[in-house]
Amino acid sequence: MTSKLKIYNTLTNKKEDFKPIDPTHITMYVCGPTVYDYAHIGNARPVVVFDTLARLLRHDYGKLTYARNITDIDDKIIEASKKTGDDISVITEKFARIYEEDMAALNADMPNVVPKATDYIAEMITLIKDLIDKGNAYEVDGHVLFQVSTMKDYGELSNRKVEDLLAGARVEVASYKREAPDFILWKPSSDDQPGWDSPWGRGRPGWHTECSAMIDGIFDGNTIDIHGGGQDLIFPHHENEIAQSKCSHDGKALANHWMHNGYLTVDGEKMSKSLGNFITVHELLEEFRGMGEAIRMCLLTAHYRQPVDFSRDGIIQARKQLIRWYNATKEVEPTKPSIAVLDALRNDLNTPKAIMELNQLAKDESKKGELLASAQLLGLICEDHDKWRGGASVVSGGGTITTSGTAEYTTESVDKLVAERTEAKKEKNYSKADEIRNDLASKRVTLLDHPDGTTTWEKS
RNA sequence: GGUGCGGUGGCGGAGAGGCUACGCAACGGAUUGCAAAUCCGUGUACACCGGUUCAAAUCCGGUCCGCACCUCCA
Repeated sequence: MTSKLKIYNTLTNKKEDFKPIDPTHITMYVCGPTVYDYAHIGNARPVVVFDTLARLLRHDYGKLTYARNITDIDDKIIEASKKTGDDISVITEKFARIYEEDMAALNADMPNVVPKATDYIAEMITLIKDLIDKGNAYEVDGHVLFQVSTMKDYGELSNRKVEDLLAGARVEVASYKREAPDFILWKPSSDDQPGWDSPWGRGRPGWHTECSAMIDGIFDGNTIDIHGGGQDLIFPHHENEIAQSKCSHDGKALANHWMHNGYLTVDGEKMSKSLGNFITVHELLEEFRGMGEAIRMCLLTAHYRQPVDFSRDGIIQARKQLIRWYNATKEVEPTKPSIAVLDALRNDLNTPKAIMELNQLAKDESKKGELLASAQLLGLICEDHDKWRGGASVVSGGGTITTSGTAEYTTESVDKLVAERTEAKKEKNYSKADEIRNDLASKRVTLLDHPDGTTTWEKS
């Protein structure tokens, strides 16, 4: 299948035609999580963005191998293990599982391959040996470092010059480094730290090593079409991956197209663990139960390279739009995605434009099938329509409804009031019916009357 | 200091020389016992100053402001 997909390439800072290496089989690798804690909503952005791209690539080209790694060996994990007393593997397995569940709730499909760093230690050791043999890396006291100045085109991704890096070191340079920008490929582990035997003693890999080794292993040493991740990975992570892979492969490119998503911000500032201004996907899914799709949509309302300022209002807005589309596509069978939506997505994944086109389709009674198929290409309108109809969705869980600053209502007491109101309506006692409606409205419970005389309700 | 991304109506957010998206909110109307949903209709915009052009939100120059990376971070 032909496509006129255009992608902004960080390597050239230009929007370019996407030229697949093999148009019958696209290859993509995206940096995944370090599993030591819950993922925050900012961490979910690349997942949703690249999941959407994966859907488009599968639609346009048929076959895609999409890999997303799990970093399950890292100093942060070691710290977490010290704190909780749990074994490393207990922590990594737990948070890897939660990550997958949370991302699934955002309608993000599992990638085809989900490699774990600890399954690729042997490959990493081979890579490091190779880099030492080729003169790009050196060993000092159990550490192995990549010597940046040995690579002439280092800095091509982030537009950095080695001279500047050599001169402008801001951080204190570790004593074992030959030069300031050198980065760790392998580091020694103490007895209480996890480690693997290597030619340089017992130790563990540096952060960047795994991606190069895994891409090598999964894609047989071939250049891949797309490598993606968040903007903060451009330097040093992706720059260093390029350095490792290119030097090991005699200058062959690691990936042709480098894509980086913008940040999710809070009050205009990047959401990050260190700033403490984060909210986890897990919490958000608790708060907006069953609304994973609205959270997904919220992340797609801005172009992937632009910042998205997180707000609960954004999720509520997205939810309203989704409800409209759900209502419009009841009993509708998906046909084919509309050309307008496809064109928007093929233009550097312009999801806001695509959403606009969905709204256009929603206005046309004859295009409901296209609307459904197009929305599903974006990973939206994928759920049971009944779940989204009316408002039944929000409260289906039951239990206590906490309303800010007012009395608490339970699903039972609301149901009882609704039944009372239904009686009142039958008796044409509308003043009483309205009283109940207003009372519940003040508790942010909205009643919905249906043509058949029944009433459902939702928490707003 | 270097590198990159921005500043669009009340809000979110596309567009990138002429046709001034779209959504949310607001307002008016139809409909509804009242609401909700739906339908019809209305308004307000391109940070600032110059320049190029018949025509600039869009191109060029400058100014101001914001964010990010340069250290672990999606």
